[in-house]
Amino acid sequence: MVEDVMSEHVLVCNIKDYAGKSVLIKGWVHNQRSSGKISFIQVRDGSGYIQAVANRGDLKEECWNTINEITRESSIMIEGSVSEHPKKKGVFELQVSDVMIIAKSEPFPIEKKEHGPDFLLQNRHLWLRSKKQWAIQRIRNTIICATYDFFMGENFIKVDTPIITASSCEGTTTLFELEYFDLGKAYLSQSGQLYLEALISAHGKVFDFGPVFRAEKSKTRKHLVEFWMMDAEMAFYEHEDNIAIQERLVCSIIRQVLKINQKELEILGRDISKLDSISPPFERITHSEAVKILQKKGSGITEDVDLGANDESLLADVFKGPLFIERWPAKIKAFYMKRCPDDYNYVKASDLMAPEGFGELIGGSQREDDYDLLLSRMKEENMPIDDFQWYLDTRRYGSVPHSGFGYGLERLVTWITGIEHIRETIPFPRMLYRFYP
RNA sequence: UCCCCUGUAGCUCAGCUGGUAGAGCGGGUGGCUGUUAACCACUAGGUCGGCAGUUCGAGUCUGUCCGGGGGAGCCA
Repeated sequence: MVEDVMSEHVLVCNIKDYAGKSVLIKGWVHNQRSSGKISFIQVRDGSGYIQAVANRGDLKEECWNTINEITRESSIMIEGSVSEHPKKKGVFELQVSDVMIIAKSEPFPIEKKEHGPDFLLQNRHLWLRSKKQWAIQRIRNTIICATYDFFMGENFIKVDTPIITASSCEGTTTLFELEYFDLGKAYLSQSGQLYLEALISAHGKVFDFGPVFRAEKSKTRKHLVEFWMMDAEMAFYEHEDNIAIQERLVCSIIRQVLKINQKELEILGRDISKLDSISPPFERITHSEAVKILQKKGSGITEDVDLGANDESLLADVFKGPLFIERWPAKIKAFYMKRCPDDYNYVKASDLMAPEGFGELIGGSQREDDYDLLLSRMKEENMPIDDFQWYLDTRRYGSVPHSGFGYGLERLVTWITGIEHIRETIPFPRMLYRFYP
């Protein structure tokens, strides 16, 4: 039996190093095809997929009988020698010498064909095992690691901001509310940005990466109720520095994914040329230029109005690569953004629009570093000043010019993987009408 | 919150102008030596989302409730 054999347990991703040798694979049965005398078992071990080939003539009868008991998604151990696929160069498979079923699977709900979204989401915990979902999570992981690597290389430190907060940092969006002992209402964070602004005075350049929550009743392919956001904040960075570092980060992430996840991108059928062609500098237009372009294209957008979903796709027709939209009307942007010195009606903010009409990827701005201007903006917005004394302190004790930006991880994953809906980018999506499983 | 679509076997769906249900996949059984959602044969499996109404008769028409999807707005 398999457990008596001394073959080394190896991961499928390393299989090519074992050509000609006998190895042990532990994993799950992805699919099986068999005839009377030969059986092909596709096995998944988490690190990759491999096909095991069992010839009846080469095996003990007991082992052949075991193979015929296998069901999809059963957990198994297979011992066999690694050989190249007779028809596919560079693809390795396993010539089975022994098989042991660890646990036989009941008929697996997710079948080898298309399913509807309701069924798949209801079975999300099982759906995650499928090839496409596997590829998406691998790419998500690369994006996370690439982000950490990038910031470490730029002398940032990673800090953690609170998830439970006393009040909103942007006020405009709806927050999840909870009772906080005897202190009254608390809220789930929708961004760690304000806390990062306090931390730059200790560390210069910082970023956070954590879950944020929006209690908006959004019901689109671009929204989740719970998602992972990266915020970066940099002391002594002005608007232009802010733009430049965003370009470097995006390109660095893309390069890593292209390097590490070729197999995954292929599984997803992603057009790699669309990613490969991305390089700095990105194109840049002001909000009012965008408005003019959009009006010519038939959009009903006007000055001092944010872009609608249709506007985003119209712009993607004109600009093929990532696009920065700068110099936003102050009245439609957050209170903490720094005014343009030549016209106080505009702020030094930028939104980075993803190519292919996917929409906003990154939002960033230079921050207002003047105490009085910041305070007056907060009063205009009717913010509870007492709750934000700590934030105002950042401008009282050695304020510096600074900038920051943030991306929504799942949006980045959606764009890079080229998938249709954001819900597939997070293992267990929380949506308006669904939080199971 | 608003607009549109949808709910039939475990899953994906078909079911024309109303006459008490079908296919493919999956399951089971048998066959097949290189398969790629393998294939072939046989087989089991359904209070047609709930309730009410029209009708001799409703999966099919009407109302209502519930579930789901897509989009808008809001935003990342």
